[in-house]
Parts: sequence; structure tokens; C-alpha cells
Amino acid sequence: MKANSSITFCSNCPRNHFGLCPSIAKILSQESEFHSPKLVPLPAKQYLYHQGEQRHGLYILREGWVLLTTMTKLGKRQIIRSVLPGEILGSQPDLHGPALYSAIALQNSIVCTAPDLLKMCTAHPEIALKLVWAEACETTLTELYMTNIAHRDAREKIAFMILELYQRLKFRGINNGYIVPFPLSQEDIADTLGLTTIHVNRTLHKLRQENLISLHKHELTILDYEKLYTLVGMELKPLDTCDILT
Amino acid sequence: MKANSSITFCSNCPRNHFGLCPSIAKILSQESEFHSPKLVPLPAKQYLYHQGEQRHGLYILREGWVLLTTMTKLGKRQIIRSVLPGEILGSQPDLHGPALYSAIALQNSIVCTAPDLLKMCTAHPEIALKLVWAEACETTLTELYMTNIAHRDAREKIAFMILELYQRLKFRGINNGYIVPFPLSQEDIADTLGLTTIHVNRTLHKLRQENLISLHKHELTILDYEKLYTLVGMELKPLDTCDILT
DNA sequence: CGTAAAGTTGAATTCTTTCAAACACGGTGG
DNA sequence: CCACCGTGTTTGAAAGAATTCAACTTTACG
Repeated sequence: MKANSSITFCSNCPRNHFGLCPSIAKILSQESEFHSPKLVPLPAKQYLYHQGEQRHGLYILREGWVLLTTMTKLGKRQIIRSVLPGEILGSQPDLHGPALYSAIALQNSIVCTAPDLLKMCTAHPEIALKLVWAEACETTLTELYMTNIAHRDAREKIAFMILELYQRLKFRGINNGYIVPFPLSQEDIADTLGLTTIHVNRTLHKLRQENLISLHKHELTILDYEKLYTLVGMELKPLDTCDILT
Repeated sequence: MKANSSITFCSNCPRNHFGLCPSIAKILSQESEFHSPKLVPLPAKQYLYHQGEQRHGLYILREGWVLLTTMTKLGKRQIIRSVLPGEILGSQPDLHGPALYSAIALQNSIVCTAPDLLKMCTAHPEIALKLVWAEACETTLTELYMTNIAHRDAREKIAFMILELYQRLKFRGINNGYIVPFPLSQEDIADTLGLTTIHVNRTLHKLRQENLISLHKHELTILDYEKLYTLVGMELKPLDTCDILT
């Protein structure tokens, strides 16, 4: 019964080919020990949880776009990461401690409450390994952003961010050729890269003038992938590696 | 036999109270299935492995100081992280693929070849959970650095880095009061934070003039912890959380 | 339609880099 | 023992990048 509903649940999910989901789905279809995941709708601009709040397990983003944010002591907002459909939400060293970051939806989104993954680990080592792998991917992605924030000028930073998001979306099939949804505001870009809104604006203007990208109404088009890729350099490689492993 | 040698091995290790080591030691003392770890000396300025090389499992740093580095397309070196004694070395999404970064010793160091942790995971879920936790700590630390590189000026960046390293060393008992070893050159600091050597020099000069720190001959002294902490802000909290969990 | 939020532009200031040149120190070989 | 060399550190001056402040335009949305 439970098992059957689980089958139905995951087999209808558009994300059931990525990351942790296939492994979870397989286990849920075979065992009734674990609760079936639950869907939680998360309207745009609404927080899933706030920094400092007690945490309750992990989520997987099913639809939409979620930002992890934190405030620096100077009152500036740092966006830690954009969480895209299929990715884990809420992982941190102390899983049951206060949330390190806030999680806010940019679009109307749907999150999926993952089963108790840590419990699942004891019976199913493959889940543990997948979790280790997923964490390692998060680390690598953050290291990429750190590198690109550290040693580059504004133009390269923004080009990198756009290309990275494009690749991650495309990998998940959330693209229409070179067109991808792009719900981030210029302020969101600024808070991700550590720039000012004004400087982001000027730099985007240049990128548009150079016919590298087009961006309005939250729709991004990569007009010249080759030039953009050259501008950004080879730094995207590790991501390919991540993705191939999925 | 093997089991006994393992007991001797880990029980003599100065790092056997931190991170993964206690769990590994316990398992090695009970089972002869896994090989005892091996010590590999790593002289100063020598690479443990180079970016792009094929990887062979994980290491744990036993003594010394190792840097993970990568080169950007502009020929600039980015230091991803300082690896301190007790920490894992070589973790990445594709464990058997080419190394994402180079690992180089700053001092004469000793690394410890970990047993096949992934294999261990299947029989011992607690290792898997520890691995997930260790990965999450790495992610959090990287996110901290990213945040501090993004939204701060040079003075704050350097103050943050110094305080972060001090805390991490102190947690491992590698300190003498407010004095810690500090084998990083000014160029290393620059390559960690994305600044120029020259600007690091000027900024360090100011921090010394303000009597916040003292730094010569690779020995760092925190002269005014309170002021430094105030300057850096509350951003260090997550690290405490990491450490408490160990 | 009106208001709030997001985007755009200009000019002045601040921070960081770049270029150029010394200086200090440790180690090496004569 | 000292001269020499290389690495790492220090300092100055000019150029470049990003921020700040201020004002204005456009877009989104009830």
C-alpha cells in the first residue's frame, strides 16, 4: 500500500532521473518501512525556513527556484547558492541544529520532503554513498564560485555565473535551446557575486551590447556560447564531471 | 595480527580524537578485513598529487600543512583551502577521476592513507554518516570563505582568514595560547583571498600597526582577539558548530 | 491608475591593481 | 668567512576598477 503509493509518487516525478532520486525511488518501491515523500508547495517570495530556525530533515526541490541566503554583519545579503530542481535543500553539518542559511523561493516552487535519509543510510549504503557524492558536488560548486569571485573582474564574474546556471539548467532539461528561465534580479546577481546592483547593471549592459546574451522578463538567452565560454575559460569543467556522475 | 597493528597504529596518533579518525580506529581495532593505514612522509614544497592526475583514494593529514591549489585560465593561482592536521585530503565528486586540485605541502608533513572508506561504508553506516558530515563541514567552510571574499574589503578579508585559521588550529590543539604556526607566505594569503601580494603586504602592515596581530618568521600571534573578532563579525559561528559535532 | 520595486545613468570618491624599484633574509659556493 | 643569488617582503606613484550618492526611468502588480 505504502509501497504502491510510493511507486506512483516518484514515478510521476519529472526529477526522478537525477541525483538522489533514482536511488530513493528504488528503495521506496521495494520497502514499506519508509514514508512516502510529501509535496510542499512554496509560493514565490516565501521562505521555506529562516537562518537560525531549528531544522527538520532534508528536502529535494521538485519545481521552481530557491535561493540560500545569509546576512553579513554589515547588513549585506550574501546568496550562497541557487538551488535548482532535483537538488538537495537543507544539508548542513548539524542537520538538527539551527539553519545556517535562509531558503527563499524565487518562483512558485514545490519541495519534496525526503524520507529520513540518515536512517536510510544504515540499511542502504548506496544512499550513503550518493549523499557523500551529493555533498562533494556542493563543495565543488562552491569552490568554483569562490574561485570565480576571488580572481576575476565583474564582467567575467557575471559571465561565469550566467554560464554556470545555464549549464546546470540545461543538464536538467530546463531549457529551450539557448533560452533558459532566469528569475534572478540584478540585485540577486549582485548579492551572489559580491558586487553592487549598479555595477551589475552596467556590466550586463556591456554583455548585451557585445551580443553575448539577451536578458529580459526573466528570460535569458545565450547569444554567443563560444565567446562566453572563452571569456569564462575552462573553469567550468568540474561541473561537467559532477553531472556525468549523476 | 593486522588488527593488533592497527590498534597500535591509530592509538599512537596525535589526531585520533578528531573527525573521522575515532570511528576508523574503532573499526580497525575490531576487524582484520581492512588494511591498516600507511604513513606517507611529504617534504615541504612537494606535491602529494597534481591537478589532473588520476586519484587513488583519500588521505588524512597527520602532521604539517597542505594547500589545495588550482590555476585559473589567466595563470593566476587560487588556493582552495588550507588542509590542517586531522582533516581529509582528496575528497571530490569523482573519487577515481582526475584530481580537481593540486595538493602541496607547505611544511614537512605526514599524510595517512585512509583505508578504503567507501568500502567501509557498506559494512559500517556510521562511517558513511561521518563522511557525509565531513563533506558538509567542507562545504560550510568553503561557503564561509566565499562569503568573506565576496562582500568585504582587504582588511576584513585578511582578518577573517587569520581568525579562521587560528580557530581551526586551536581546536586541534596546534597553538600555544594566542601563538600559532603560520607557514603561509604573503603570496599564499593573496592567492587564497584573490588579492595582490602588494596589497596584502600593505594591509598586514596596517593590522600590525593597529596592534591586532604580530607575524614574523611564520609565527602568528593574535594580539587583540576581541578587536579582531569584532572586525570580522559573527561570520565564524558556523565553524564552532562544525567543531562541536566532531 | 497609482504605487512600489526594479532597472538605468552620471559624476565623484574610494579601493585595489599595476609597474618599478629597493630591501632583507637564508642558503650556496668560492 | 664573505660575496652572491633567489625568494619573499616593503615602499612609492599612477592607472584602473568598483563603489557611493543622487536622480531619473521603466516595469510589475494590486
